[in-house]
Amino acid sequence: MNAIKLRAASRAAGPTAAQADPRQALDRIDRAILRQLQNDASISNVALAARVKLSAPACLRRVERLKESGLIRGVVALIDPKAAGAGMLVIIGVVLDRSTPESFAEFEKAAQKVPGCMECHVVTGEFDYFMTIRTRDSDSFNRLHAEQLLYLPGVRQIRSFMVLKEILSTTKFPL
Amino acid sequence: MNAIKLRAASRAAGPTAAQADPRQALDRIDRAILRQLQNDASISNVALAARVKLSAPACLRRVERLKESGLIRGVVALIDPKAAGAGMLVIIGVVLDRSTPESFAEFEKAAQKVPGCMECHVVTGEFDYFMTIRTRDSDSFNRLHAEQLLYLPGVRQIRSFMVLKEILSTTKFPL
DNA sequence: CTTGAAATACTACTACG
DNA sequence: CGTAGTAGTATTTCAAG
Repeated sequence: MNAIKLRAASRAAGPTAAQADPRQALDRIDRAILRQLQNDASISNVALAARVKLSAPACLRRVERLKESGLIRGVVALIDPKAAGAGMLVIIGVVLDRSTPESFAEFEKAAQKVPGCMECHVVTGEFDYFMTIRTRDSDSFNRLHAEQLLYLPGVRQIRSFMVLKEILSTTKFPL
Repeated sequence: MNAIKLRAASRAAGPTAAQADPRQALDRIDRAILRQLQNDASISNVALAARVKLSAPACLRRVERLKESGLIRGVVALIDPKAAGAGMLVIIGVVLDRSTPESFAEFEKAAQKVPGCMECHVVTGEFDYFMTIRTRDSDSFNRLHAEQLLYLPGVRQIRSFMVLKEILSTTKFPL
């Protein structure tokens, strides 16, 4: 009951001069494999092969190719945040003082080091950045807010949206 | 085939006065396992056991227990959005018409069905909900916006923040 | 209650057709 | 892509701290 393994083989140039397209021609079976692995990657390769109606070696070859190509970025365990003591989620909108490349670069470098920071994105609109941060409770968030967020470089304003209820949080999207 | 047996977690009074904390007494080895599996869950159990300095069966039992307890919610493959044709990310703030339980429930039910919706959360502040949506490009987002988002039940206002650059996006947090 | 060692069953993996 | 064979692993059983 273990995840599918990858023997990092070196088969750079494909058999038939693969396309320059980053996503290389996903057929129906590849998509079925990806859908399954997005839901549960802990199934054995033989079970996966049966599900997509393929022989085990052929299935394994496809999975390896999908990992090699970078389409599968990795296989990871998802931890329940609450059970792990990070049950609070906060979404933060950030406005910087100045809109210079240096200012952005400096902020981004520091933002990634904020403990519990799950996401950080440059956005259009009234904010420069949106960040999502996981922390234990409101006390620990207040501490984080006072000791770290307010001292992020070049920050003019921080607006916090505390998450009251997580309706949906998924890592998989339609293929 | 691999029927995992559950030893009903009746180990309240652990070895050294465990915390009453809902996260049940993760010792150093459990945390090491979780840290590893958050980074890469595709390694074999023997490799994991060696890394945490445990025998293979003992390690496997711990992993099973962590899955049973729900602390490991699942093991999944992470797909590269861009390579899979969902390279655009949009964060959406939603304000509802009325703040009634029915209104919230109806919206939540519909929001989860929006294709590409990755996250949806109730938040404090000037919005009722934040959603993040993955889609192919601005065209497909405009279509989604015009055909689905504007018709979500009970919506008064939708404000879209398009993500220009993804600085950080992770599924793992410190333990 | 947990660990570790040995034995079995299954799987990944590597040929080759 | 599929079949067959080998090597390695997961998984159970059992004994012991």
